[in-house]
Amino acid sequence: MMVSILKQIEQTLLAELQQAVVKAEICSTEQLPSIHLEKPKDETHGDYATNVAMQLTKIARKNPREIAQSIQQHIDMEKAHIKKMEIAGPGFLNFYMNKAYLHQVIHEVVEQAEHYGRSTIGSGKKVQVEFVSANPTGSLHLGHARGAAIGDALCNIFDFAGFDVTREYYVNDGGNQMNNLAISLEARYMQALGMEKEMPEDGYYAKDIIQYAEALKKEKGDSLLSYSSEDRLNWFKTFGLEKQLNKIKADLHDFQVDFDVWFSESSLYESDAIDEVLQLLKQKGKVYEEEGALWLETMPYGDDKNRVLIKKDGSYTYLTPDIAYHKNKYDRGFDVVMNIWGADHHGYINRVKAAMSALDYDANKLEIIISQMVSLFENGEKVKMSKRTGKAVTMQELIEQVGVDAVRYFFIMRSTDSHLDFDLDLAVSKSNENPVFYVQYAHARICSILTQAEEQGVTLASIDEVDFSLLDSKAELAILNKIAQLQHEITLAAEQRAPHRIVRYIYELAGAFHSYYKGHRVIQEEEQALTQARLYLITALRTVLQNVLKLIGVSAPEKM
RNA sequence: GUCCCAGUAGCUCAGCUGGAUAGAGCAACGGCCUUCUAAGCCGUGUGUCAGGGGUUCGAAUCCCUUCUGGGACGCCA
Repeated sequence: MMVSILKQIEQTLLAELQQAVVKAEICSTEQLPSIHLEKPKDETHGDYATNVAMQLTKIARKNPREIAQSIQQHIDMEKAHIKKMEIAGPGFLNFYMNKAYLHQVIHEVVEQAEHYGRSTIGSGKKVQVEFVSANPTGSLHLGHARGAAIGDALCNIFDFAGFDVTREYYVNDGGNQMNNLAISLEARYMQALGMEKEMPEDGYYAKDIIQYAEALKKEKGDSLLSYSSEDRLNWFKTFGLEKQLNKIKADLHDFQVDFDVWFSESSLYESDAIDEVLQLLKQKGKVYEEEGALWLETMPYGDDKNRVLIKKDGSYTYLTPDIAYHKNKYDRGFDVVMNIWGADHHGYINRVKAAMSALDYDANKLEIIISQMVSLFENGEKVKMSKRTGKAVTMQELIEQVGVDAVRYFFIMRSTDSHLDFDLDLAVSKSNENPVFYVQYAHARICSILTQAEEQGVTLASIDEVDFSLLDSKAELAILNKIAQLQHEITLAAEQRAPHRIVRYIYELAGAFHSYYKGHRVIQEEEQALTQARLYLITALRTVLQNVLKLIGVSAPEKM
């Protein structure tokens, strides 16, 4: 993977700055602070700025503007592609770049096509992201949908940034919730047969359970009643798990989220992995017995209190198989073990990390991303939901109502640790208020221009024959600059685990195009050279839009 | 009571590993369709960055503290 043009330019500028500081005898090479180049928010402050003169005030014992001046005198402007430089404010050095290099980016995009923007920052490190992992006892709801959108986008970004990514779903098919599912199903089945049967207190009240029961009645009549109650419960357990898991898989697939690994909790029981991890903890002296239960000492590792592993009744807590599971993840050799959890699980973070520390694993490898709560708004009012009555908006319903594109875009648009207000009316509105359409529309418009060019018999010349220096308007340079930033944006999004950065990026890119579109005509009979340059520009832009939309899982329609 | 997240423009949010005059969308108001899609563009203004201390040449950003909203604090999963 080649280093992007922008990176080369920045590195050149940095190197030039470093040697200028030394040459100006402000400080020695050893004393040289790490020079930070920033992109000023205000474009009148140039393309790049550095605060190095301010950083050097203590070493040089001069005022920053003076330092900046002597640095400035030792910079080779031509070598560093600088058009103009200024000392500003308290001592910033502002650089106005000679933008000719930006035209090169079109070559890059055309050559690299769907790979344009990839980076190698991940250097093949193995990242495992476990997300969604909803219990197979019901439908996926809003919170899961957000986790799915974030997780999938993050995985795509990691992949694009050069990591080796594994998507994993942990199927909680081993705990007590499966008994509840079975009992709930049994109750609904009996009710369907007209029998008096109460739902369990902590049962699952969702509609789909009732539907399964109705279907069973049609298919099997009352034949299941002849089973022993134990056999019947086991039967319902197996049946329910299969139904629910398949439903979840299908729903996620519809949401265009597919996992590499479906890891079964019960497989940990079958492989004795849980016993093994318990033995290991015992050997390490990290467990003790108290009040008939077995406890793990998590407090030495930052937890508020120690945690029970084996209850008084002999069964495991939820934590126990989870420790075995996370040990298993570590043992698979991942460099980063990442979990995306809903906000209601944040209290669980310290526990699992502490358990990993107790096993002498590096707890820093385990990263937990908390996806905050989602509130649904319709007609300006918050939609009320209740688990108890099964009145919750499912992911499937949401997709049906607003479409995959809008759901994914909206869920990724905000930073993961912000509560999210999902405005249903906005998500379906076909107007400029709706950011999804704004971005997709930019793509559709470009496609439309390219189609028209084709219809008018304008064919793309060979790229070497095109004079890109004709792309010199402010709007054109702004687009090129934005395109050149892609690799950097991907890197930041990956490093900061912040998929929403990508959404902002593409929104701004779309905006740069819409603005350009208004003031510049691409196809012009009288200006063939310019037409060629602009056709290449929008072709490159289309590629970037497609690449980024793909990362967030939103389609790039050719017509709207 | 302890812990986590949030508090930035009328609304929804970005900016938070310290930098220059704190940004965007929406809403409001005013313009722009004989030319590649008006699902678009251009313009107008808005802030005690929740409050109070502190660190710093410099704080929305870091530290302490108070307040408000949400969540978590099980031998549930």
